[in-house]
Amino acid sequence: MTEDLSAIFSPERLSGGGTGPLYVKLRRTLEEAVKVGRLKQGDALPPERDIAEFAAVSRVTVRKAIDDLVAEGILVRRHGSGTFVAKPVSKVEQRLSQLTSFTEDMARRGMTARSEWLHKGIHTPSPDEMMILGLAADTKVSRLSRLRIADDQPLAIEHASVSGEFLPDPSVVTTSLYAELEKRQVRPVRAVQRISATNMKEADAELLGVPVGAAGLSIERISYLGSGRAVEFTRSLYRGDAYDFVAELTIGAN
Amino acid sequence: MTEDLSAIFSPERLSGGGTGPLYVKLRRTLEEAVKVGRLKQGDALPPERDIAEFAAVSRVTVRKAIDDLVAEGILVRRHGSGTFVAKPVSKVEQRLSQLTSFTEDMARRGMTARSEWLHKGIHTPSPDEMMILGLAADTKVSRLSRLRIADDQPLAIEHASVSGEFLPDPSVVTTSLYAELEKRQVRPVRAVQRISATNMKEADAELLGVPVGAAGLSIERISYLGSGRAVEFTRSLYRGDAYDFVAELTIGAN
DNA sequence: GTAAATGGTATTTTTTTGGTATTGTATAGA
DNA sequence: TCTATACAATACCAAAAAAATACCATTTAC
Repeated sequence: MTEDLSAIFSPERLSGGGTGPLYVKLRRTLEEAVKVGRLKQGDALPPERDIAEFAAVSRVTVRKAIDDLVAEGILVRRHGSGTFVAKPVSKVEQRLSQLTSFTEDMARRGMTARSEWLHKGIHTPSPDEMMILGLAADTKVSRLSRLRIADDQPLAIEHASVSGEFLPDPSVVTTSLYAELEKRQVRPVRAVQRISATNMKEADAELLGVPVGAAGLSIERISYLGSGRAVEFTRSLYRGDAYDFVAELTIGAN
Repeated sequence: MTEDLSAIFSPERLSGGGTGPLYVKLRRTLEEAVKVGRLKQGDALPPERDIAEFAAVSRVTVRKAIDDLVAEGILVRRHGSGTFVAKPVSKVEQRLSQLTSFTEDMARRGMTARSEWLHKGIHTPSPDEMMILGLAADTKVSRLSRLRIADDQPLAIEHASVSGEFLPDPSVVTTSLYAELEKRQVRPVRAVQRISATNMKEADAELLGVPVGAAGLSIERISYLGSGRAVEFTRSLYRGDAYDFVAELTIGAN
Protein backbone atom coordinates (compact mmCIF):
# COMPACT_ATOMS: atom_id res chain seq x y z
CA MET A 1 0.00 0.00 0.00
CA THR A 2 1.03 3.56 -0.64
CA GLU A 3 2.86 5.06 2.24
CA ASP A 4 2.47 8.50 3.61
CA LEU A 5 4.96 10.50 1.65
CA SER A 6 5.82 12.91 4.40
CA ALA A 7 6.70 10.05 6.71
CA ILE A 8 9.55 9.03 4.43
CA PHE A 9 10.55 12.02 2.38
CA SER A 10 10.29 14.74 4.94
CA PRO A 11 12.53 17.69 4.13
CA GLU A 12 14.64 17.01 7.21
CA ARG A 13 15.37 13.50 6.11
CA LEU A 14 16.42 14.68 2.71
CA SER A 15 18.58 17.55 3.78
CA GLY A 16 19.96 15.72 6.78
CA GLY A 17 21.32 13.02 4.55
CA GLY A 18 24.64 14.72 4.50
CA THR A 19 26.64 15.49 1.41
CA GLY A 20 26.61 14.56 -2.25
CA PRO A 21 24.33 14.62 -5.28
CA LEU A 22 20.56 14.70 -4.89
CA TYR A 23 20.04 11.16 -6.04
CA VAL A 24 22.51 9.90 -3.46
CA LYS A 25 20.62 11.68 -0.70
CA LEU A 26 17.36 10.23 -1.93
CA ARG A 27 18.85 6.77 -2.11
CA ARG A 28 20.10 7.00 1.44
CA THR A 29 16.68 8.16 2.55
CA LEU A 30 14.97 5.21 0.92
CA GLU A 31 17.54 2.74 2.15
CA GLU A 32 17.08 4.01 5.66
CA ALA A 33 13.29 3.78 5.41
CA VAL A 34 13.52 0.14 4.43
CA LYS A 35 16.12 -0.71 7.03
CA VAL A 36 14.21 1.00 9.84
CA GLY A 37 10.98 -0.63 8.75
CA ARG A 38 9.04 2.44 7.73
CA LEU A 39 8.74 0.52 4.47
CA LYS A 40 8.15 -3.18 5.02
CA GLN A 41 8.76 -6.08 2.71
CA GLY A 42 6.17 -6.29 -0.04
CA ASP A 43 5.12 -2.69 0.44
CA ALA A 44 4.69 -0.60 -2.67
CA LEU A 45 6.65 2.60 -2.93
CA PRO A 46 4.70 5.69 -3.88
CA PRO A 47 4.72 6.28 -7.64
CA GLU A 48 7.93 7.84 -8.92
CA ARG A 49 6.02 10.91 -10.02
CA ASP A 50 4.66 11.50 -6.53
CA ILE A 51 8.04 11.10 -4.92
CA ALA A 52 9.53 13.48 -7.45
CA GLU A 53 6.90 16.12 -6.82
CA PHE A 54 7.11 15.84 -3.07
CA ALA A 55 10.90 15.94 -2.98
CA ALA A 56 10.93 18.72 -5.55
CA VAL A 57 13.29 16.93 -7.90
CA SER A 58 12.79 15.46 -11.34
CA ARG A 59 11.47 11.97 -11.83
CA VAL A 60 14.70 10.83 -13.44
CA THR A 61 16.56 11.72 -10.28
CA VAL A 62 14.14 9.63 -8.28
CA ARG A 63 14.64 6.79 -10.74
CA LYS A 64 18.38 7.00 -10.43
CA ALA A 65 18.14 6.62 -6.68
CA ILE A 66 15.79 3.67 -7.06
CA ASP A 67 18.02 2.14 -9.76
CA ASP A 68 20.79 1.63 -7.27
CA LEU A 69 18.55 -0.01 -4.72
CA VAL A 70 17.08 -2.29 -7.36
CA ALA A 71 20.60 -3.29 -8.37
CA GLU A 72 21.30 -4.12 -4.74
CA GLY A 73 18.17 -6.24 -4.63
CA ILE A 74 16.48 -4.09 -1.98
CA LEU A 75 13.67 -2.98 -4.27
CA VAL A 76 11.88 -4.65 -7.16
CA ARG A 77 10.25 -2.84 -10.06
CA ARG A 78 7.23 -4.10 -11.99
CA HIS A 79 6.52 -2.24 -15.21
CA GLY A 80 3.03 -0.77 -15.22
CA SER A 81 2.47 -1.87 -11.66
CA GLY A 82 4.83 -0.22 -9.23
CA THR A 83 8.00 -0.50 -7.20
CA PHE A 84 8.07 -2.76 -4.18
CA VAL A 85 10.29 -3.58 -1.26
CA ALA A 86 11.89 -6.89 -2.11
CA LYS A 87 11.45 -9.96 -0.04
CA PRO A 88 14.57 -9.83 2.09
CA VAL A 89 16.43 -12.73 0.59
CA SER A 90 19.73 -12.74 2.36
CA LYS A 91 22.82 -11.78 0.45
CA VAL A 92 24.21 -15.15 1.36
CA GLU A 93 21.62 -17.12 -0.44
CA GLN A 94 21.59 -14.80 -3.41
CA ARG A 95 25.29 -14.99 -3.96
CA LEU A 96 25.54 -18.70 -3.39
CA SER A 97 22.56 -19.17 -5.65
CA GLN A 98 24.33 -17.36 -8.38
CA LEU A 99 26.65 -20.28 -8.65
CA THR A 100 24.63 -23.23 -7.57
CA SER A 101 20.90 -22.80 -7.16
CA PHE A 102 19.44 -25.49 -9.25
CA THR A 103 15.94 -24.09 -9.24
CA GLU A 104 16.95 -20.64 -10.43
CA ASP A 105 19.29 -22.02 -13.03
CA MET A 106 16.54 -24.13 -14.49
CA ALA A 107 14.04 -21.29 -14.44
CA ARG A 108 16.52 -19.18 -16.38
CA ARG A 109 16.72 -21.94 -18.95
CA GLY A 110 12.97 -22.11 -19.19
CA MET A 111 12.59 -25.44 -17.42
CA THR A 112 10.55 -26.33 -14.40
CA ALA A 113 12.54 -27.76 -11.55
CA ARG A 114 11.62 -29.96 -8.61
CA SER A 115 13.30 -32.22 -6.10
CA GLU A 116 12.77 -35.65 -4.67
CA TRP A 117 14.16 -36.26 -1.23
CA LEU A 118 16.24 -39.39 -1.04
CA HIS A 119 17.16 -39.05 2.60
CA LYS A 120 17.00 -36.78 5.63
CA GLY A 121 18.58 -37.87 8.89
CA ILE A 122 20.89 -37.33 11.84
CA HIS A 123 24.06 -39.40 12.05
CA THR A 124 27.40 -39.80 13.71
CA PRO A 125 29.87 -38.00 11.49
CA SER A 126 31.97 -39.87 8.98
CA PRO A 127 35.74 -39.31 9.05
CA ASP A 128 35.37 -36.96 6.09
CA GLU A 129 32.69 -34.94 7.80
CA MET A 130 34.69 -34.76 11.01
CA MET A 131 37.67 -33.44 9.11
CA ILE A 132 35.88 -30.94 6.95
CA LEU A 133 33.31 -29.64 9.41
CA GLY A 134 35.66 -29.81 12.37
CA LEU A 135 33.44 -32.11 14.45
CA ALA A 136 34.26 -34.26 17.47
CA ALA A 137 33.39 -37.94 17.37
CA ASP A 138 30.56 -37.55 19.88
CA THR A 139 28.71 -34.85 17.97
CA LYS A 140 26.03 -35.25 15.33
CA VAL A 141 25.66 -34.31 11.71
CA SER A 142 22.54 -33.75 9.61
CA ARG A 143 22.53 -35.31 6.19
CA LEU A 144 20.20 -34.35 3.35
CA SER A 145 20.16 -36.08 -0.01
CA ARG A 146 17.94 -35.31 -2.93
CA LEU A 147 17.46 -35.90 -6.60
CA ARG A 148 17.17 -32.73 -8.65
CA ILE A 149 14.72 -33.02 -11.50
CA ALA A 150 14.12 -30.66 -14.44
CA ASP A 151 11.22 -31.16 -16.83
CA ASP A 152 10.76 -34.64 -15.37
CA GLN A 153 14.34 -35.58 -16.24
CA PRO A 154 16.63 -36.39 -13.32
CA LEU A 155 19.60 -34.05 -13.58
CA ALA A 156 21.62 -34.22 -10.39
CA ILE A 157 22.18 -35.96 -7.11
CA GLU A 158 22.97 -33.77 -4.13
CA HIS A 159 24.30 -34.80 -0.72
CA ALA A 160 24.57 -32.16 2.00
CA SER A 161 26.15 -32.53 5.43
CA VAL A 162 25.56 -29.88 8.09
CA SER A 163 26.98 -29.79 11.56
CA GLY A 164 24.20 -30.76 14.00
CA GLU A 165 24.93 -27.64 15.96
CA PHE A 166 23.67 -25.50 13.11
CA LEU A 167 20.81 -27.76 12.01
CA PRO A 168 19.68 -30.17 14.74
CA ASP A 169 16.65 -31.37 12.81
CA PRO A 170 17.04 -31.85 9.04
CA SER A 171 13.36 -32.61 8.53
CA VAL A 172 12.52 -28.91 8.73
CA VAL A 173 14.26 -28.27 5.42
CA THR A 174 11.75 -28.28 2.59
CA THR A 175 13.31 -26.37 -0.27
CA SER A 176 16.32 -24.19 0.45
CA LEU A 177 18.92 -25.29 2.95
CA TYR A 178 20.39 -21.81 3.00
CA ALA A 179 17.03 -20.22 3.78
CA GLU A 180 16.71 -22.58 6.76
CA LEU A 181 20.19 -21.71 8.01
CA GLU A 182 19.46 -18.04 7.56
CA LYS A 183 16.43 -18.42 9.82
CA ARG A 184 18.78 -19.65 12.51
CA GLN A 185 21.08 -16.70 11.98
CA VAL A 186 23.70 -18.93 10.44
CA ARG A 187 25.22 -16.94 7.61
CA PRO A 188 28.15 -18.33 5.67
CA VAL A 189 30.26 -15.59 4.14
CA ARG A 190 32.64 -17.62 2.07
CA ALA A 191 32.53 -20.82 0.07
CA VAL A 192 35.02 -22.92 -1.79
CA GLN A 193 33.95 -25.14 -4.62
CA ARG A 194 35.81 -27.93 -6.27
CA ILE A 195 34.59 -28.93 -9.68
CA SER A 196 35.76 -32.02 -11.48
CA ALA A 197 34.67 -34.50 -14.10
CA THR A 198 34.16 -38.15 -13.41
CA ASN A 199 32.80 -41.26 -15.05
CA MET A 200 29.63 -42.39 -13.33
CA LYS A 201 29.39 -45.45 -11.14
CA GLU A 202 26.46 -47.76 -11.45
CA ALA A 203 24.35 -46.53 -8.54
CA ASP A 204 24.50 -42.87 -9.54
CA ALA A 205 24.09 -43.61 -13.23
CA GLU A 206 20.93 -45.55 -12.51
CA LEU A 207 19.40 -42.76 -10.46
CA LEU A 208 20.15 -40.26 -13.19
CA GLY A 209 19.05 -42.57 -15.99
CA VAL A 210 22.32 -42.56 -17.93
CA PRO A 211 24.62 -45.39 -18.95
CA VAL A 212 27.38 -46.44 -16.56
CA GLY A 213 30.58 -44.56 -17.41
CA ALA A 214 28.84 -41.44 -18.74
CA ALA A 215 30.58 -38.17 -17.91
CA GLY A 216 29.38 -36.43 -14.76
CA LEU A 217 30.14 -33.03 -13.31
CA SER A 218 31.07 -33.32 -9.67
CA ILE A 219 30.79 -30.20 -7.54
CA GLU A 220 31.88 -30.18 -3.92
CA ARG A 221 31.22 -27.10 -1.85
CA ILE A 222 32.25 -26.14 1.65
CA SER A 223 30.86 -22.95 3.09
CA TYR A 224 32.32 -21.04 6.00
CA LEU A 225 31.26 -18.54 8.64
CA GLY A 226 33.12 -15.28 9.08
CA SER A 227 35.00 -16.93 11.93
CA GLY A 228 36.41 -19.50 9.55
CA ARG A 229 34.28 -22.29 10.94
CA ALA A 230 32.90 -24.67 8.30
CA VAL A 231 29.11 -24.85 8.22
CA GLU A 232 28.12 -27.14 5.44
CA PHE A 233 29.58 -29.61 3.00
CA THR A 234 27.72 -30.49 -0.19
CA ARG A 235 28.61 -32.97 -2.90
CA SER A 236 26.64 -32.79 -6.13
CA LEU A 237 26.82 -34.94 -9.22
CA TYR A 238 25.33 -33.47 -12.39
CA ARG A 239 24.66 -35.24 -15.65
CA GLY A 240 27.42 -34.03 -17.93
CA ASP A 241 25.26 -34.22 -21.02
CA ALA A 242 22.57 -31.98 -19.65
CA TYR A 243 24.07 -29.39 -17.39
CA ASP A 244 26.45 -26.48 -17.84
CA PHE A 245 27.91 -24.72 -14.90
CA VAL A 246 28.27 -21.01 -15.53
CA ALA A 247 30.44 -18.63 -13.57
CA GLU A 248 30.82 -14.95 -14.14
CA LEU A 249 33.75 -12.99 -12.86
CA THR A 250 34.31 -9.29 -12.68
CA ILE A 251 37.86 -8.09 -12.84
CA GLY A 252 39.37 -5.09 -11.16
CA ALA A 253 37.19 -1.99 -11.53
CA ASN A 254 36.20 -1.86 -7.88
CA MET B 1 34.19 8.72 -2.07
CA THR B 2 35.05 12.29 -1.29
CA GLU B 3 37.28 12.48 1.71
CA ASP B 4 37.00 14.84 4.58
CA LEU B 5 39.18 17.74 3.62
CA SER B 6 40.34 18.55 7.10
CA ALA B 7 41.48 14.98 7.65
CA ILE B 8 44.03 15.31 4.88
CA PHE B 9 44.78 18.96 4.43
CA SER B 10 44.80 20.09 8.01
CA PRO B 11 46.93 23.18 8.56
CA GLU B 12 49.40 21.20 10.67
CA ARG B 13 50.00 18.72 7.89
CA LEU B 14 50.60 21.47 5.42
CA SER B 15 52.93 23.57 7.51
CA GLY B 16 54.61 20.59 9.08
CA GLY B 17 55.69 19.39 5.69
CA GLY B 18 58.96 21.16 6.15
CA THR B 19 60.51 23.51 3.67
CA GLY B 20 60.06 24.49 0.05
CA PRO B 21 57.43 25.86 -2.29
CA LEU B 22 53.75 25.52 -1.54
CA TYR B 23 53.12 22.92 -4.22
CA VAL B 24 55.90 20.74 -2.85
CA LYS B 25 54.35 20.80 0.61
CA LEU B 26 51.00 19.95 -0.86
CA ARG B 27 52.49 17.11 -2.86
CA ARG B 28 54.16 15.65 0.21
CA THR B 29 50.90 15.91 2.09
CA LEU B 30 49.03 14.02 -0.60
CA GLU B 31 51.74 11.43 -1.01
CA GLU B 32 51.69 10.79 2.71
CA ALA B 33 47.90 10.47 2.77
CA VAL B 34 48.06 7.80 0.10
CA LYS B 35 50.94 5.94 1.67
CA VAL B 36 49.37 5.94 5.14
CA GLY B 37 46.04 4.83 3.71
CA ARG B 38 43.98 7.89 4.53
CA LEU B 39 43.31 7.81 0.81
CA LYS B 40 42.76 4.29 -0.47
CA GLN B 41 43.00 2.74 -3.91
CA GLY B 42 40.25 4.03 -6.15
CA ASP B 43 39.25 6.82 -3.80
CA ALA B 44 38.40 10.15 -5.37
CA LEU B 45 40.32 13.19 -4.26
CA PRO B 46 38.23 16.23 -3.41
CA PRO B 47 37.79 18.58 -6.39
CA GLU B 48 40.82 20.76 -7.06
CA ARG B 49 38.77 23.85 -6.33
CA ASP B 50 37.84 22.59 -2.88
CA ILE B 51 41.40 21.67 -2.03
CA ALA B 52 42.56 25.06 -3.21
CA GLU B 53 40.02 26.89 -1.10
CA PHE B 54 40.69 24.84 1.98
CA ALA B 55 44.45 25.13 1.70
CA ALA B 56 44.13 28.81 0.84
CA VAL B 57 46.20 28.54 -2.32
CA SER B 58 45.30 28.88 -5.96
CA ARG B 59 43.97 26.00 -7.97
CA VAL B 60 46.99 25.98 -10.23
CA THR B 61 49.19 25.32 -7.25
CA VAL B 62 47.04 22.38 -6.30
CA ARG B 63 47.25 21.15 -9.87
CA LYS B 64 50.99 21.36 -9.89
CA ALA B 65 51.20 19.20 -6.79
CA ILE B 66 48.84 16.69 -8.33
CA ASP B 67 50.71 16.80 -11.67
CA ASP B 68 53.77 15.29 -10.08
CA LEU B 69 51.86 12.47 -8.44
CA VAL B 70 50.07 11.72 -11.69
CA ALA B 71 53.43 11.56 -13.45
CA GLU B 72 54.57 9.07 -10.82
CA GLY B 73 51.47 7.00 -11.43
CA ILE B 74 50.18 7.47 -7.88
CA LEU B 75 47.11 9.41 -8.97
CA VAL B 76 44.93 9.26 -12.06
CA ARG B 77 42.92 12.15 -13.46
CA ARG B 78 39.65 11.82 -15.36
CA HIS B 79 38.48 14.93 -17.16
CA GLY B 80 35.05 15.99 -15.99
CA SER B 81 35.00 13.30 -13.38
CA GLY B 82 37.69 13.72 -10.78
CA THR B 83 41.12 12.66 -9.61
CA PHE B 84 41.58 9.21 -8.15
CA VAL B 85 44.15 7.16 -6.34
CA ALA B 86 45.60 4.81 -8.95
CA LYS B 87 45.31 1.09 -8.72
CA PRO B 88 48.24 -1.16 -9.47
CA VAL B 89 48.06 -2.49 -13.02
CA SER B 90 48.32 -6.09 -14.11
CA LYS B 91 45.34 -6.85 -11.90
CA VAL B 92 43.67 -8.17 -14.98
CA GLU B 93 45.97 -11.03 -15.51
CA GLN B 94 46.20 -11.80 -11.86
CA ARG B 95 42.47 -11.95 -11.42
CA LEU B 96 41.84 -14.00 -14.51
CA SER B 97 44.65 -16.27 -13.47
CA GLN B 98 42.94 -16.96 -10.20
CA LEU B 99 40.47 -19.11 -12.00
CA THR B 100 42.34 -20.45 -14.94
CA SER B 101 46.09 -20.06 -15.00
CA PHE B 102 47.35 -23.51 -15.55
CA THR B 103 50.92 -22.72 -14.62
CA GLU B 104 50.04 -21.14 -11.30
CA ASP B 105 47.59 -23.86 -10.44
CA MET B 106 50.20 -26.49 -11.01
CA ALA B 107 52.82 -24.61 -9.04
CA ARG B 108 50.43 -24.44 -6.12
CA ARG B 109 50.05 -28.19 -6.31
CA GLY B 110 53.77 -28.69 -6.36
CA MET B 111 54.01 -29.73 -9.97
CA THR B 112 56.08 -28.29 -12.77
CA ALA B 113 54.06 -27.11 -15.72
CA ARG B 114 54.95 -26.52 -19.34
CA SER B 115 53.18 -26.15 -22.67
CA GLU B 116 53.59 -27.49 -26.15
CA TRP B 117 52.23 -25.35 -28.95
CA LEU B 118 50.00 -27.27 -31.30
CA HIS B 119 49.18 -24.36 -33.54
CA LYS B 120 49.47 -20.59 -33.98
CA GLY B 121 47.88 -18.88 -36.97
CA ILE B 122 45.62 -16.30 -38.54
CA HIS B 123 42.36 -17.43 -40.09
CA THR B 124 39.04 -16.34 -41.47
CA PRO B 125 36.63 -16.60 -38.55
CA SER B 126 34.39 -19.61 -38.13
CA PRO B 127 30.67 -18.98 -37.64
CA ASP B 128 31.11 -19.56 -33.89
CA GLU B 129 33.93 -17.06 -33.70
CA MET B 130 31.98 -14.50 -35.73
CA MET B 131 29.03 -14.84 -33.38
CA ILE B 132 30.93 -14.78 -30.12
CA LEU B 133 33.58 -12.21 -30.94
CA GLY B 134 31.27 -10.09 -33.06
CA LEU B 135 33.40 -10.24 -36.19
CA ALA B 136 32.53 -9.49 -39.80
CA ALA B 137 33.20 -12.14 -42.45
CA ASP B 138 36.06 -10.16 -43.96
CA THR B 139 38.03 -9.79 -40.72
CA LYS B 140 40.64 -12.11 -39.29
CA VAL B 141 41.00 -14.10 -36.13
CA SER B 142 44.13 -15.37 -34.36
CA ARG B 143 44.02 -18.93 -33.13
CA LEU B 144 46.37 -20.43 -30.57
CA SER B 145 46.28 -24.07 -29.50
CA ARG B 146 48.51 -25.76 -26.98
CA LEU B 147 48.86 -28.86 -24.91
CA ARG B 148 49.25 -28.21 -21.19
CA ILE B 149 51.63 -30.58 -19.49
CA ALA B 150 52.28 -31.12 -15.79
CA ASP B 151 55.11 -33.31 -14.55
CA ASP B 152 55.46 -34.69 -18.08
CA GLN B 153 51.82 -35.81 -18.09
CA PRO B 154 49.55 -34.15 -20.65
CA LEU B 155 46.69 -32.60 -18.70
CA ALA B 156 44.72 -30.31 -20.95
CA ILE B 157 44.14 -29.06 -24.48
CA GLU B 158 43.52 -25.37 -24.93
CA HIS B 159 42.21 -23.52 -27.97
CA ALA B 160 42.11 -19.72 -27.92
CA SER B 161 40.56 -17.41 -30.51
CA VAL B 162 41.29 -13.70 -30.42
CA SER B 163 39.91 -11.04 -32.71
CA GLY B 164 42.66 -10.06 -35.18
CA GLU B 165 42.10 -6.47 -34.27
CA PHE B 166 43.43 -7.12 -30.77
CA LEU B 167 46.15 -9.59 -31.74
CA PRO B 168 47.19 -9.32 -35.40
CA ASP B 169 50.14 -11.67 -35.01
CA PRO B 170 49.69 -14.72 -32.76
CA SER B 171 53.33 -15.75 -33.08
CA VAL B 172 54.33 -13.10 -30.54
CA VAL B 173 52.60 -15.01 -27.75
CA THR B 174 55.08 -17.17 -25.92
CA THR B 175 53.59 -17.87 -22.50
CA SER B 176 50.71 -15.69 -21.35
CA LEU B 177 48.08 -14.52 -23.79
CA TYR B 178 46.78 -12.02 -21.28
CA ALA B 179 50.20 -10.51 -20.75
CA GLU B 180 50.46 -9.98 -24.51
CA LEU B 181 47.04 -8.32 -24.64
CA GLU B 182 47.93 -6.15 -21.68
CA LYS B 183 50.96 -4.90 -23.61
CA ARG B 184 48.58 -3.69 -26.30
CA GLN B 185 46.41 -1.92 -23.76
CA VAL B 186 43.68 -4.49 -24.23
CA ARG B 187 42.26 -5.09 -20.79
CA PRO B 188 39.26 -7.36 -20.35
CA VAL B 189 37.28 -6.51 -17.26
CA ARG B 190 34.74 -9.31 -17.24
CA ALA B 191 34.70 -12.95 -18.15
CA VAL B 192 32.09 -15.65 -18.33
CA GLN B 193 32.99 -19.30 -18.01
CA ARG B 194 30.97 -22.32 -18.85
CA ILE B 195 32.05 -25.54 -17.29
CA SER B 196 30.71 -28.91 -18.27
CA ALA B 197 31.60 -32.56 -18.32
CA THR B 198 31.95 -34.58 -21.46
CA ASN B 199 33.11 -37.97 -22.63
CA MET B 200 36.25 -37.61 -24.70
CA LYS B 201 36.38 -38.14 -28.43
CA GLU B 202 39.19 -40.11 -29.94
CA ALA B 203 41.42 -37.24 -31.11
CA ASP B 204 41.41 -35.46 -27.75
CA ALA B 205 41.72 -38.68 -25.79
CA GLU B 206 44.80 -39.63 -27.75
CA LEU B 207 46.50 -36.29 -27.17
CA LEU B 208 45.83 -36.54 -23.46
CA GLY B 209 46.75 -40.20 -23.24
CA VAL B 210 43.47 -41.46 -21.82
CA PRO B 211 41.01 -44.04 -23.14
CA VAL B 212 38.27 -42.88 -25.47
CA GLY B 213 35.14 -42.03 -23.46
CA ALA B 214 37.00 -40.98 -20.32
CA ALA B 215 35.43 -38.06 -18.48
CA GLY B 216 36.78 -34.63 -19.40
CA LEU B 217 36.22 -31.23 -17.88
CA SER B 218 35.36 -28.72 -20.56
CA ILE B 219 35.84 -25.04 -19.77
CA GLU B 220 34.81 -22.32 -22.19
CA ARG B 221 35.66 -18.75 -21.40
CA ILE B 222 34.71 -15.49 -23.11
CA SER B 223 36.29 -12.30 -21.82
CA TYR B 224 34.94 -8.83 -22.41
CA LEU B 225 36.15 -5.25 -22.46
CA GLY B 226 34.45 -2.62 -20.38
CA SER B 227 32.54 -1.58 -23.48
CA GLY B 228 30.97 -5.03 -23.68
CA ARG B 229 33.00 -6.04 -26.70
CA ALA B 230 34.24 -9.64 -26.61
CA VAL B 231 38.01 -9.99 -26.77
CA GLU B 232 38.84 -13.61 -26.54
CA PHE B 233 37.23 -17.02 -26.59
CA THR B 234 38.99 -20.03 -25.09
CA ARG B 235 37.95 -23.66 -25.04
CA SER B 236 39.85 -25.98 -22.73
CA LEU B 237 39.52 -29.68 -22.17
CA TYR B 238 41.02 -31.09 -18.96
CA ARG B 239 41.54 -34.70 -18.04
CA GLY B 240 38.79 -35.41 -15.53
CA ASP B 241 40.86 -37.91 -13.60
CA ALA B 242 43.71 -35.53 -12.97
CA TYR B 243 42.39 -32.02 -12.60
CA ASP B 244 40.13 -30.28 -10.10
CA PHE B 245 38.83 -26.86 -10.82
CA VAL B 246 38.63 -24.78 -7.66
CA ALA B 247 36.64 -21.61 -7.28
CA GLU B 248 36.41 -19.48 -4.19
CA LEU B 249 33.59 -17.08 -3.63
CA THR B 250 33.17 -14.39 -1.08
CA ILE B 251 29.65 -13.65 -0.08
CA GLY B 252 27.96 -10.43 0.91
CA ALA B 253 30.03 -8.83 3.64
CA ASN B 254 27.91 -5.71 3.36
C1' DG C 1 -11.34 -2.85 -25.75
C1' DT C 2 -10.32 1.62 -23.65
C1' DA C 3 -8.37 4.67 -20.35
C1' DA C 4 -5.76 5.62 -16.48
C1' DA C 5 -1.68 4.72 -13.85
C1' DT C 6 2.86 3.14 -13.62
C1' DG C 7 7.53 2.13 -14.89
C1' DG C 8 11.02 2.70 -19.17
C1' DT C 9 13.89 5.48 -22.32
C1' DA C 10 15.84 8.96 -25.36
C1' DT C 11 17.21 13.77 -25.57
C1' DT C 12 18.52 18.13 -23.77
C1' DT C 13 20.15 21.37 -20.31
C1' DT C 14 22.70 22.51 -16.27
C1' DT C 15 26.32 21.80 -13.06
C1' DT C 16 30.57 19.97 -11.72
C1' DT C 17 35.22 18.80 -12.64
C1' DG C 18 39.65 18.59 -14.79
C1' DG C 19 42.52 21.18 -18.74
C1' DT C 20 44.92 25.23 -20.65
C1' DA C 21 46.41 29.81 -21.91
C1' DT C 22 47.70 34.18 -20.08
C1' DT C 23 49.48 37.25 -16.75
C1' DG C 24 51.87 38.77 -12.67
C1' DT C 25 55.72 38.30 -9.25
C1' DA C 26 59.61 37.07 -6.82
C1' DT C 27 64.21 35.10 -7.09
C1' DA C 28 68.80 33.69 -8.91
C1' DG C 29 72.42 34.41 -11.99
C1' DA C 30 75.03 37.13 -15.65
C1' DT D 1 70.76 46.38 -13.48
C1' DC D 2 68.89 43.11 -16.59
C1' DT D 3 67.17 38.78 -17.66
C1' DA D 4 65.82 34.04 -17.36
C1' DT D 5 63.36 31.02 -14.56
C1' DA D 6 60.39 29.13 -11.16
C1' DC D 7 56.27 30.04 -8.74
C1' DA D 8 51.66 31.56 -8.21
C1' DA D 9 47.16 33.66 -9.52
C1' DT D 10 43.29 34.70 -12.90
C1' DA D 11 40.29 33.65 -16.52
C1' DC D 12 38.42 30.82 -19.69
C1' DC D 13 37.84 25.84 -22.27
C1' DA D 14 36.17 21.00 -22.51
C1' DA D 15 34.62 16.69 -20.87
C1' DA D 16 31.83 14.19 -17.81
C1' DA D 17 28.22 13.64 -14.53
C1' DA D 18 23.84 15.14 -12.75
C1' DA D 19 19.30 16.67 -13.47
C1' DA D 20 15.33 17.97 -16.06
C1' DT D 21 12.05 17.38 -20.01
C1' DA D 22 9.32 14.90 -23.11
C1' DC D 23 7.67 10.89 -24.85
C1' DC D 24 7.14 5.38 -25.03
C1' DA D 25 5.45 0.72 -23.23
C1' DT D 26 3.27 -2.24 -20.02
C1' DT D 27 0.04 -3.30 -16.66
C1' DT D 28 -4.33 -2.85 -14.45
C1' DA D 29 -9.16 -1.38 -13.73
C1' DC D 30 -13.40 -0.68 -15.74
